[in-house]
Amino acid sequence: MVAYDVFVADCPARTTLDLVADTWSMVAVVALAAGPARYSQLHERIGGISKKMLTQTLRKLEANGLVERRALRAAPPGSEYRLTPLGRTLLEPVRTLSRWAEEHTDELLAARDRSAAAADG
Amino acid sequence: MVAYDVFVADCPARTTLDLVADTWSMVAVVALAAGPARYSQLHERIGGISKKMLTQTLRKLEANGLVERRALRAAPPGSEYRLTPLGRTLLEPVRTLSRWAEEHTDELLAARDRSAAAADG
DNA sequence: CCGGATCCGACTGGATACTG
DNA sequence: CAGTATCCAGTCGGATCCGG
Repeated sequence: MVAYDVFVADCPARTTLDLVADTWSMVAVVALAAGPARYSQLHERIGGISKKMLTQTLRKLEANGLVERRALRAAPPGSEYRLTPLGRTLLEPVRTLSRWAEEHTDELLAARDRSAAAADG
Repeated sequence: MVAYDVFVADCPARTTLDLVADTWSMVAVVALAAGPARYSQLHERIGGISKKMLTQTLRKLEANGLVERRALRAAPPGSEYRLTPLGRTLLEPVRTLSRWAEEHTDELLAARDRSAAAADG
């Protein structure tokens, strides 16, 4: 009897984890946390993302019901993206992860340095 | 004044997120949650991972101080991997994410179906 | 035999140019 | 402004080979 089944390939957690376990999905969700945003705004806010990946990430999130897209007809015309209610539920786990990242940055960088030093020496 | 800085490319959260935001890191961490394990055990438990990616993932986690490797000399010889204290602190956010995944699988699959149907029709 | 490095094909992601 | 098409480099991942 194991405590965790996450390592079974077809379990819900693994299937769903694939949705957010990529470079951009969580960042995009956070970028939309503050409210609806245009494509170009997202592209600006998410530093380092290419247009291709932004489009691809948004489409994926949209296909999974986390993000909603709507066309803007008023000037200036364009598209607007926003989190769905389901998408907003993802904010909590993402924030937990972000908080962890911030709290342990020092230790992670220290370990990385140690490792790099060992590789050099 | 923004509530989240995660979308800034060089913020701690983004830097650290890159560490776990891949297909296997979190799964590997969970696979190690129950306790130390051999390479071959991990390879078995984590369904679908190749040996190459397993090695690569473990090395990355090790380089960042989340996982510790030790050689086993007794029969059968081999390697054993375990979470470091720092690695164990990652379990909480990962579990939060897993829980979210399990709780919202239905909605996600429903959205996916809807999207697929729209693509067909 | 277990752990892991290497080789090579397939796919992914980025930059740029182009379209609606 | 919001993407799409194309090209190219880097990564993924299976098969295979090597060391203890």
